[in-house]
Amino acid sequence: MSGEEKSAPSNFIRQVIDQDLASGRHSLIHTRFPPEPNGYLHIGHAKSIVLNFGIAQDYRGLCNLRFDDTNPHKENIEFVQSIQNDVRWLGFDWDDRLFFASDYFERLYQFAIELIEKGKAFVCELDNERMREYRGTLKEPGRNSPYRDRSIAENLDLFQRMRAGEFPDGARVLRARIDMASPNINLRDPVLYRIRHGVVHHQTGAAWCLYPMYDYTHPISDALEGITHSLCTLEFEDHRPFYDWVLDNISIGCHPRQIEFSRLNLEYTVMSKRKLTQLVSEGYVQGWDDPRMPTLAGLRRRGFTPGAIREFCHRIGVTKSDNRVEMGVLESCIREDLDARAERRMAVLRPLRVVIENFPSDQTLTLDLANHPKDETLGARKIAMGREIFIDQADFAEVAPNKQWKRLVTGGEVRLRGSYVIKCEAVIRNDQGEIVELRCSYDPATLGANPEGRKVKGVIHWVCAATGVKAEVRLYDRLFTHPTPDAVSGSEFTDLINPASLEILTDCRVEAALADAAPEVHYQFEREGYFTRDAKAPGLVFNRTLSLRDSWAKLEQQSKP
RNA sequence: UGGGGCGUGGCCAAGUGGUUAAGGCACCGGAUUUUGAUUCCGGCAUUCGUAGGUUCGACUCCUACCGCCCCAGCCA
Repeated sequence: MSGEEKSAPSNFIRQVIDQDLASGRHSLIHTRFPPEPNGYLHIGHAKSIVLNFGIAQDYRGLCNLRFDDTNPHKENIEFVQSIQNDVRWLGFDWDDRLFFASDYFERLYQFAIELIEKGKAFVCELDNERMREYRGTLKEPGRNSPYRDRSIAENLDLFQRMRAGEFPDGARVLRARIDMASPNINLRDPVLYRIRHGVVHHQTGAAWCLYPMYDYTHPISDALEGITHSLCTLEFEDHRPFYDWVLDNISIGCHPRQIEFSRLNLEYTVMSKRKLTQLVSEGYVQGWDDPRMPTLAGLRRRGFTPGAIREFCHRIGVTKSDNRVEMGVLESCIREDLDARAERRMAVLRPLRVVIENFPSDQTLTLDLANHPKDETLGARKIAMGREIFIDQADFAEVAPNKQWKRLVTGGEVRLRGSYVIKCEAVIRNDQGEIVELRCSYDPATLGANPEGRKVKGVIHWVCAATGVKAEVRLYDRLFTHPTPDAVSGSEFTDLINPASLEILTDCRVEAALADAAPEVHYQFEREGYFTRDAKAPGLVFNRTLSLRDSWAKLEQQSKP
């Protein structure tokens, strides 16, 4: 990680930690990032990763990576691997502290026995539907299960037999014995264990047919690892009394403090794992690492950098208020990072052939172009120029559409970036009347010098026709057409997918230096945006990370209606 | 009158009884520019959900009201 990176700003959680340090309650801060391996990590997880690992870094403490793998039904090994990749890519390291909640299954079981022995847990035979009835509603208290007052001996026996596999799925659960009249539904004798036969757990195989619930597993896992501050999202706030209840009722010498913060919501995308899974499984995108996805794998393939994502997490802050962050914040982070680091190249996305008539047909010129306008340490490269070149169709108009236009027009002049000033002498059309070629002349006195007696304001990019290379370019736009696709009444979020979220350009020309570009190397294609070579596609394919800021497009947009 | 949270500019977000109410993004000018990029300079909340109250003094304390979010999985 770069040493000059701005440090994370403070927030209310860091203030709590400061107090706990000042009061002597703790001397070493220990956090954890506890994903469930049931999907790929997304940018909302990045907020939590940066928070947890960032705190450990800044306070010289520790942060564990722990998989919350208590529901083998939804989890798999592909996800445990992708999660580790993504956390590392983001720039964090857990040393030897990789844990699984399933590491603790035996101890969890023993703690459950302790609860039973203390009369704090019981085996319940109510089926799903019955249990819901007995739970009551938000406004009405629940009723005690008829199995609630079984003897300790009977509970012990039954629980042991549950583990031994004597009962089918759903026939028995172990429940905490707290208070069916609690106004907090999470305290109405919550389920601790359920029976799941026939699933192979990615870590424990077929060793168990009994699986603990998250609410029971999490506080114990935290305590076993000596976590001091257990940071989670707001929806677990109601669960905190149970988190504390568990640790107060078993023999464990550690009681981490749970602190809740609000999840990240980003405009024009969705963040729920259920919805992301649906986008993948129903083929709306091409996989978890589709460059349009808000997953870390997708952002990576799109060309986002770990540093930009970390910076984004710093900028959005950590609070308890509901939020929906504008895409502009993320875009600003990546532009700032890439502007400083990306080498410049030229690429013509929609080519228009230009023949420079007074340029000798047998001659090729070699030009030197700086790789970066401000950072000379990035060096320079050679570019060939011949009699025929390509420019972008958008850089030519027969007549200027308005007085601000500074690109090429018939009879007008522009500067070719790093090269000469050319003048458009004639337009060649095909049978359909479409412009297919421009005939131009160049002014030999304008290489590295301004022309005599006139001003040429426009500068356009170009690629040499003889030496340029053909490439495919994929332009990405927001995945949804609505800023809150998951909150539009009357619409399913999949109805709001942007049909133009991917545009594939197959006839682009890029300068020769780009022919062997490596994936994950970031380039700025001058006047277009930031691009990186796709890591998966065969052939020369570039993904547009994002465009440059475009005040011209804004101006055009404004002058339209 | 079920419980738990949250309300500071378009979007995030500092602020913890005495500050001209930080900062970032966005936006609007203007300068520089062989990228309509970058950079630079300037502008952008007489007011903190609303209404009362306490106080010499309130975004910060109290009361009431309004709005929004979460909870009734053998999911996490």
